[in-house]
Amino acid sequence: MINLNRDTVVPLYHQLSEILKELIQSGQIPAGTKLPSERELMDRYHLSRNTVRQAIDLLVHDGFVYQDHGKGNYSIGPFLNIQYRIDTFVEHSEFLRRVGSTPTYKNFGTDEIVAPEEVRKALRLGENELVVCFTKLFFANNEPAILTLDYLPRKLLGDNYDRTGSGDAYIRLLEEINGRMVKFTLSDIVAMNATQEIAEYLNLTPGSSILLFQETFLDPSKNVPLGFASNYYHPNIHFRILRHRLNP
Amino acid sequence: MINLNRDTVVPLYHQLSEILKELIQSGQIPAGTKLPSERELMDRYHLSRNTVRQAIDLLVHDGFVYQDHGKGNYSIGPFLNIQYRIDTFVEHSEFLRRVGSTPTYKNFGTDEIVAPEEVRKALRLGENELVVCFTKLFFANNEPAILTLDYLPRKLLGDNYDRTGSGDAYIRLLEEINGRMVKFTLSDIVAMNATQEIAEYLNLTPGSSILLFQETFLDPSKNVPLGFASNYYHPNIHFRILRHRLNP
DNA sequence: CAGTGGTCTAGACCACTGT
DNA sequence: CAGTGGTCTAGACCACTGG
Repeated sequence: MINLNRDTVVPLYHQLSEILKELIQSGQIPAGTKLPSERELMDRYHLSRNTVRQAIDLLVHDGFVYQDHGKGNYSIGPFLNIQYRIDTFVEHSEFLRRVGSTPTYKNFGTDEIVAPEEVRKALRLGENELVVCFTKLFFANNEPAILTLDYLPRKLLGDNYDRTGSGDAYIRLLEEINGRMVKFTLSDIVAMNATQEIAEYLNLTPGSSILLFQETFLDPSKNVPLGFASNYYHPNIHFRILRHRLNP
Repeated sequence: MINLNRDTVVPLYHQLSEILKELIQSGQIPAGTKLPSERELMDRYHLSRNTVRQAIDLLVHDGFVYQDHGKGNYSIGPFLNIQYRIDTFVEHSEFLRRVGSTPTYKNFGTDEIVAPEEVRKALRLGENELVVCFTKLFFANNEPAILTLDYLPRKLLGDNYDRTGSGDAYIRLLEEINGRMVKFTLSDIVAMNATQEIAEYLNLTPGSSILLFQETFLDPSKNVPLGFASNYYHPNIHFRILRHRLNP
């Protein structure tokens, strides 16, 4: 059994949830099986009840565990594919890390173009305004995972801007340029058939179905668009969301 | 200022989160404004820090508040009214009405089959358990819009169940059978190439890309799966979601 | 430096489930 | 009844932010 490391900055509840998640993902706690009780986990890992519950909360939130009052905490079972909750977002590299892979990325150049219509509308640009488009491909364990086209109005950039798009994190570039936090994206979710070009990037057959997120990055007030990106996801990345019912 | 009621079964953290949420929704804590600090809320409502944090956690999770380490908890502001928002759901007919069309629907029969794997896992059924599958097609202005396969465990239905799946609303059928409200769905979002059969239903070319929502219907505790459905959306139906950023 | 959120402990009592 | 998760308290120390 893996033990906790108390000499690291990683919180104990996070470590415990990773241990339990691994037991679920590896099939050692199959779907429908009861987890050790919270008091048992307290004793076994020398943690307080609250810390154990923080760990379980993470697993519940991520869909690995469900709780039954008076009975116990139960495994929902392993996720077969990469999954992620889409009501939140993080940087692409962090995203790939969170779904359990090692992220890398590669730049595929920088273009100055007239803003495509969806970009122009999202960023409230004028007709024929120029934008800079950074093309990057993110890999998970060296397999292509996400193709991103990040757009920025040309006028916001100086004459000798960083042609690499400031490394892997478009969000941080946005924050640097605009001087405000990026707290939200408004994302349109589209299913599309991979074009020849996209299929080559993602190592797919042209025509196969992929998810495209067209994301408008917003400041904390949700009123000011700061940036726009098109993200093309490899089909083995799955998305999940908890939806709540509106009253009729 | 509203106060807490300590003589009710409603948890204190839930009451506090409702109070704060109302202050945000009504504009009394506008977007970007700092909330009272956690210690201030402790004093004002005579609560422990953990209870205050439980309340804030709810607001963070629901997208009303973001947290900044060392600075404070900030209001994100009231929710905008965005059409097609996928973090909420309504019945299909109501959905089509809300996007501005006239909904109709047609039943395409009822099958008793062994539960497919995704259904079995979602509903926590045993191997080879039978489910009943209701196939329906929803039209928007007489154009095919959503193909739905609604599943129910065979054992929950009597011998002479309604072969029509109780009209257009699978949710209401679920509520009738289980005796509990359907408040949530956990939805997997998948891009897929339309099969020959699906293409015929939706009047598409086979192979064209469509969105599939695989939905597990949950009771209010989010712990009990009540039903499962696969919804295939015609490409002219678009989805949008507001995502908030997680702290790294 | 004081004030903030982030983490953690060691208790307590309750409501719910099964025997 | 004993065992479970659900809620709550009253502390503590840490890391981060800003003046």
